[in-house]
Amino acid sequence: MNEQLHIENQLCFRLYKLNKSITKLYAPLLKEAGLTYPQYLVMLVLWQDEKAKTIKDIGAILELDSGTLSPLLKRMEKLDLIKRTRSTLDERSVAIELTAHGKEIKNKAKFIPAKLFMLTGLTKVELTQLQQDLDELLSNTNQHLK
Amino acid sequence: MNEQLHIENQLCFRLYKLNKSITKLYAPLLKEAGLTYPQYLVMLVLWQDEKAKTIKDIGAILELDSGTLSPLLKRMEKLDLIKRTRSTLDERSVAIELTAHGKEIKNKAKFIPAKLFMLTGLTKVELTQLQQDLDELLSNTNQHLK
DNA sequence: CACAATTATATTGTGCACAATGTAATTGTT
DNA sequence: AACAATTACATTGTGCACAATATAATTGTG
Repeated sequence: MNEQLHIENQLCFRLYKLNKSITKLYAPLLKEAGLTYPQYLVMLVLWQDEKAKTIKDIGAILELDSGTLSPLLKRMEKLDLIKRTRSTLDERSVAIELTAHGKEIKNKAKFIPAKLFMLTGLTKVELTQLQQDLDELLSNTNQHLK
Repeated sequence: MNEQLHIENQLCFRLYKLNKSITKLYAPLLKEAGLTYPQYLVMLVLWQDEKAKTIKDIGAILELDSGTLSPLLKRMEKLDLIKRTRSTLDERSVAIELTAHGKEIKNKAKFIPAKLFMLTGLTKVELTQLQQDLDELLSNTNQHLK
């Protein structure tokens, strides 16, 4: 049989499973903070510097379009995590900022990265190396998109 | 600011983006074969040895439960890729086998892995090493799940 | 200035992914 | 053999992710 088509030889399949596996590791930790994983990513962006960002800004960082972000941010507004405001300067754009509650959650979330690092079982050196490898690969693959 | 909470320092975020990026690389290739990415994974399992497999078998390999597989396989049956048959030996289980059309598609698909390998820009040695690194990490993370 | 092109976001529709729950068949236990 | 437990799968409901399309605001161009 064609060894190249063997599922266990596919890089994509490892990434697919690993992505799911790690998301499941986050789930119980995020649940305490009342967040889903994509919501956590948005919060990370907003916690960065606690200044309002447009949907476009967030989309550029997370590589998500309005088809994903628009309903996601609406749900987050309902959860009192963020506030959405039409910009007065440019009526097309929507500014996203943290609510008081959204800012508070950061205190619960700040221990998550260390907890997750432990669960990976990697050393700091291994983690850094892997991050570099993945960055390089991501740079290659993104080069062929759009 | 807490550097640990910086989004660009998260391993999960790289995996998240990489997974999406690679899936998008597959999209145009799979479209020619009339498959989505998860459908391609199922086909890889069935192409392996062209014998019928239960939904449970497929789920064990892909790490997916019936909530995902049940509707996915129904769609695949509608597309004439597979046939679903209640087992006579054990009426609980459903046997999945390839249709003639499902077998044919393998000829279109067999060039996909090589095409994708090119798009990654990795050398064979780098790919092998990365696969090993990801396997190790997957083994660690899965250890903490269920 | 008129208006074509672009931009920022929203909406619709489809397909996963998964938690929770339901159901019928099978197996284990007494 | 009776029946409790388990197993295999299906269903329901929620939340992404994305392609395609729509809409209104802004910008660019003659």
